[in-house]
Amino acid sequence: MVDVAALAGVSVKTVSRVVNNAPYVQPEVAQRVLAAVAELGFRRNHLASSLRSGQATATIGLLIEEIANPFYATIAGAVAEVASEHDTMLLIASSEENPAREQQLLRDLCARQVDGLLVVPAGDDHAFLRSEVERGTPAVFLDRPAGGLPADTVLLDNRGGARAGVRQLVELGHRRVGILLDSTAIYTMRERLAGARDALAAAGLADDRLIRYGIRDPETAARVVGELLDEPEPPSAFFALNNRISLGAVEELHRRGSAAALLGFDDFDLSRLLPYPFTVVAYDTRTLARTAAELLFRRIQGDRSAPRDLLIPTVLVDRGLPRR
Amino acid sequence: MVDVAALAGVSVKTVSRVVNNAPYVQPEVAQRVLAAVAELGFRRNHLASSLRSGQATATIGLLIEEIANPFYATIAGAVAEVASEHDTMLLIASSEENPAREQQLLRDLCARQVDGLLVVPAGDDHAFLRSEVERGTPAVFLDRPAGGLPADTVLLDNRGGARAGVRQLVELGHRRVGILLDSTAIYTMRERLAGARDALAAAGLADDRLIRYGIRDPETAARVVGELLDEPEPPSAFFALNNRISLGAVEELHRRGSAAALLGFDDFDLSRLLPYPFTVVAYDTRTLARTAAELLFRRIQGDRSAPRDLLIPTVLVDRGLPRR
DNA sequence: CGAGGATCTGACAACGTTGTCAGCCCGGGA
DNA sequence: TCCCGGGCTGACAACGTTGTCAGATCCTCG
Repeated sequence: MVDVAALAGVSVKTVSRVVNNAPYVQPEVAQRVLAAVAELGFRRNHLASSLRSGQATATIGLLIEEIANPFYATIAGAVAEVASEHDTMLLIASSEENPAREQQLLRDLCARQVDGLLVVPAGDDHAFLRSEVERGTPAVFLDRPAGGLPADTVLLDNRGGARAGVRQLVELGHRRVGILLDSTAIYTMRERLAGARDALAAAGLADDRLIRYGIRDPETAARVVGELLDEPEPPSAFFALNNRISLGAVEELHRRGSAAALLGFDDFDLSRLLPYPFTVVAYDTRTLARTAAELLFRRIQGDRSAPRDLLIPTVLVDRGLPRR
Repeated sequence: MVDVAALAGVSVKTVSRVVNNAPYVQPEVAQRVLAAVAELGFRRNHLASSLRSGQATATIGLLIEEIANPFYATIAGAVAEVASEHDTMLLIASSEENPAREQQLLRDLCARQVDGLLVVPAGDDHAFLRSEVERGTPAVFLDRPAGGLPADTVLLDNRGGARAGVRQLVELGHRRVGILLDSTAIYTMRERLAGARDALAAAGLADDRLIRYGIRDPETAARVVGELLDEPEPPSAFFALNNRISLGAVEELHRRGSAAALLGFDDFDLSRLLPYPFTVVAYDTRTLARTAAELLFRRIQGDRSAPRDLLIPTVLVDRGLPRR
C-alpha cells in the first residue's frame, strides 16, 4: 500500500480510501491510485484490515464430524450458501467425533477471530466456549444439543419422527417390532429410540428384548436382522435408526425374500431404487443447516435476544409398508 | 495480552514468549503468566500473530464447484485430512461452475493470506493468479487443468480409463456403442469422449451418430437411452460418461428388461445394489485429492521445482458385461 | 465580505502480536 | 580481579491497514 501511495503520489490513507470505495476522493486521484494498484498488482491484506478496524473478519467457522459424510456435506453446502449470501467465507473443521479434538478446533477457530461458530457437537461439555461467547463470538449448535452452555440450538424432531413412524407400524397391525441402533451414547439415537418406545408403550407393545444395540455398519445390521428373523417368534417389522443400518437391513430382507415391514430413519439418495421397499422418516438436512446458519447471522448482526431452541419437523415418506 | 502482562507483573514480550513456548523464561514467571492467562481467559489473536511474524497463516484455500456434491465432499474430506496432518485449517469456497465467481473467490482467498490454494477450476483462464503465485502463494489444480498458467496439476486418467472400458466392450463383440455425455465444454467429458473414440477408431467402429450430447440429469439420460433403443439399429452397449447419466441409463434398461451392456464412468455408493448390473471405470477420489494436497504442502514448505503434472490411474471394475 | 459547510487530503496513532536489540544478573575461567 | 558468555527480561519498532483529527480548499448563503 505504501508502494502504491508512492507511485500514485498520494498518502497511504488515500489509497485506503480508494480501495474501500470511501467517499471524498477526487475522481482523477482515484484513477491514479487504481492505475498504481493495477500496475503493482496490489491486493489488500484482509487480515491487517480486520485487525485494525476490529470489525468482522467475514469468516464463520463450521465444525462437523466429517466432511466426506453426505449428511455433513449437505450441511456444509447449505451453510456455504447462506454464508455466501452474507459475503462470508467458511472455515471448516472435522472433529471426527473426538471431544478433545473438537475443543481444540473450536479454540483454534476462535483464535482466528471468526465472526461466529456453527457446531455439530461431538462432546457433551461446551462450557469452555462460554468466555468466547461472552466476548462476542456467537455460536449456534445443530443436530445435537450443546452441553453446559446456554446457546441457540437447531435440532431435528427425532423423537416425534420415530414415534410417528412406529405408530404407523402399530396401526398396520405389527405387534413385534425389531429396533436396530448404534449406541445410546449418541444423542440422536437416544431420542429416536425414545420415540419408538413412546409409540410401542402407547399400544402396550413395549418389549426391550427386540432392541439390538451396537450396530455400526451395514454388515452388522444384516447379520442382526438375520438373527432376529431366525428366532422362534420373529419380528414382523423392523425399525432401523439410521441409514447405514437401513442399508444392511434392506440387503438381508431382500436376500431372504422376507415380507417384513421396514421403517428407516434418514432418507438417502437412491433409496427408491433399492430392491426392497421401505418407508422412511425423512427430513430436510438443508433446512436444518440453513435455519442454523440464518440464526447465526442474525446473532452476528447483533440480535441479543435469549437463546432459541428450534425443531425441524420430519416427514413420513411412505414407500409401502406391508400389513401384519 | 497487555492485561495479562499487567496481571502477571511482566512485559507483554514475556507473555508472548510464554504463550509461544519460547525458551529463556523462568519457570516460576511462566507459571504466573499462565495463571494470568487462565484467569483472564486470554486467547492469542492468530491474525495479529501472523500479520506481525509474516509467517504462515496455517490456512489453505480449497475452491470446488459445490460442497454438497459427493465427489467434491470426498475431495474436501481428503484435503481436510492432509491439512489436519499439517496443523492447517481449511477455507472452503464453492464456485458453482461460474468462472467470474471463481476468480472473485480466489482473489478473496489470497486477500486472506492463505498459505496455498487447491483449485478445481471452473473457468479456463487463470492468468490472474500469476501475480499471486509469483508472490509466493502456491496453487495446485486438480481434476481439471489450469488455463494460462504454468502450475501443478493432478488429473484423473480420463482418456485412458474410457479407452480401456470401451476396448473391453469391443472385445466382447459389441459393434454399436451408444455414448451418452453432458457437454464437451467440460474438460473431463472431452477427455472421456476422446478415449472412447480412440478405442472405437482402433477397431474401425467409430460412428458419431451414436453419440448423444447435452444430458444433464438421470431423466434425460433415461429418455435418450429409450430413443436409441427404439431406433432401427439400436446399440448393443452404452457408455455413460458420468454417474448421473449411468443412473438414468440403469433405470431405463431395467424398465425395458433390456440385455444391453452398460459401462459407466464414475463409480458411486450403492452402485452394486442397483437393479441392473453395470461395469464402471472407477478411480479413487481420495487419492486424487490427497496427492494434490500433499503436493501443495511440499510447495508451501519451499519446494520450488518445476510444475508437475500427475495422472491418477483408473480401474475397470467389472460387474458383468454381456457379450454381443 | 465573512461565516459555515461540504469536499478532499494527509499525519499520526492504533489494532495485537513478535523480531530485534540492549541490558541485567550470575557463574566460571584467566 | 576482570571479562565473557549464557540465561532471562523488557523497550521499542514494526507487520499492513484504518479511525481520528486537523488542515486546506472551494462553494454557498446571508
